[in-house]
Amino acid sequence: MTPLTLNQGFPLPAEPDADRAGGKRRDSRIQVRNREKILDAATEFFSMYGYHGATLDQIAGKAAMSKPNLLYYFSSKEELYLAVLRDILEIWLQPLKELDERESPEREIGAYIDQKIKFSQLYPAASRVFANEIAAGAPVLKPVLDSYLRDIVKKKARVIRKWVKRGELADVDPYHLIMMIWAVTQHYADFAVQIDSLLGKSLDDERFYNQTRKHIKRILMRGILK
Amino acid sequence: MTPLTLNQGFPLPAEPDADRAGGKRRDSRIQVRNREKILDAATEFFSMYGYHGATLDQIAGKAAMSKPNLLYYFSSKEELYLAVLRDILEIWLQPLKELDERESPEREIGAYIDQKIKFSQLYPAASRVFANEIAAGAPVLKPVLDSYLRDIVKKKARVIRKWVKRGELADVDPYHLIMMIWAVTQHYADFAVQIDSLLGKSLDDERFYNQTRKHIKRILMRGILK
DNA sequence: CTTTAATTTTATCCTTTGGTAAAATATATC
DNA sequence: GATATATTTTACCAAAGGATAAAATTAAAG
Repeated sequence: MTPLTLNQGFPLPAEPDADRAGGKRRDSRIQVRNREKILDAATEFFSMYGYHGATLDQIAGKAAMSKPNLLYYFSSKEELYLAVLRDILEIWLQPLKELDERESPEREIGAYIDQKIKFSQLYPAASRVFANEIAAGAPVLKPVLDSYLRDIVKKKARVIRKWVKRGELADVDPYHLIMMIWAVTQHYADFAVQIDSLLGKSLDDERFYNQTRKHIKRILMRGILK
Repeated sequence: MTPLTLNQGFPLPAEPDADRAGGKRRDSRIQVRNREKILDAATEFFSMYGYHGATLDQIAGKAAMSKPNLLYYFSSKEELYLAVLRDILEIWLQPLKELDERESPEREIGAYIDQKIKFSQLYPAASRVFANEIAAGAPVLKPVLDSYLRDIVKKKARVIRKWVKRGELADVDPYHLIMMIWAVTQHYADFAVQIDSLLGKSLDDERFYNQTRKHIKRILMRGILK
């Protein structure tokens, strides 16, 4: 069966360390380390082969353990996938939350672009997993997009509109602007292979990273500042 | 086994109706119609579930035939996937080829953006299959990116540079500019679900389509024109 | 009509893979 | 060091899914 079906109760944001109450102590040293190893390996393989293409054997192998051992930490493939997405979404959204209307749009949007492109540099695989999930129709993340993301973006759209009203920004649609920034910055992670084919460069190359960052900022800023 | 391995000899561009010479007549009416039905169905499922997630049963079902019957037209899943990608790449690249240095950058780049966003409107599923393939590391398309695409983009980068030298365009890096256009226009196809979550709109909505088109053009053009 | 070639179906195979059971080993606690 | 708990391994299962064989059907040609 192909479609994913779990996605009930995606307790975002970030499900704090809550549950510890239940009596059982999570997170022995080894617990934490193994979960992390698994999540890293999973991110890598999900990004390369997609949810269905990645196998638990691969992931377990990369995390240096057996498949049943992996299943001891995450009771199903879908749960693992969900955990990966949860992690990604958290860091993916963080920068947006920081847009502050009290500062200038130049500074704030500039910083936002910086953070997004940094994310593409630091977590390209995570970015691709996320992109994949969305492109696939967000079978798991849909509810989160419809609630959590929606609210945050709405809030930040208001900030941008305020800048426009204050005359500090050209008359741009806040939503399109945000999506443009997402599109451009993520592109460098999601389409890294294409870029490598064309330029032989990647964001790992610090020179290229900075050139890219500045270039994006220059064009976008010119496009939206008064 | 997860990795794709075919991709030997991807006879691009578009392998014309050549082979007919071999004596056997391809393309009885029914042949053509069925191949098309299969390709359409395949595009849909590959876009939703990725290469590994899509099943031949699903695709065959949607194309109203049995799996072995599908295999009669495309002798393996991988061959089918390749055929899908071949179709996509053709229409994906076409607009870029048309950039003409004898015209003004405003007109040409404007037209290019128009065509790309039109592609996102007309073939969102195809766009996602393509995005997926690239994000996955282009296991099949890599050789094409390294040759065919590379050459075309190089040629068009020269065109853009010419505009810059003529002073008709700000001093932008041609490659980054092209990628920015790709990123932004494709985003509306690849992340359609996200957009729908945020705005309740899609490019199918002609009003939204035009608003998007104009908005993208406005910001980008402002960003790059002198 | 026959005969030949193209198309479709039915039945089947075999590998992969997510998941389970239960035993074995390690770790912690008293 | 004995007991309980946590972790890991080995062996296994059942379902899914890509692919093939061969028979059955349909269409085309003469």
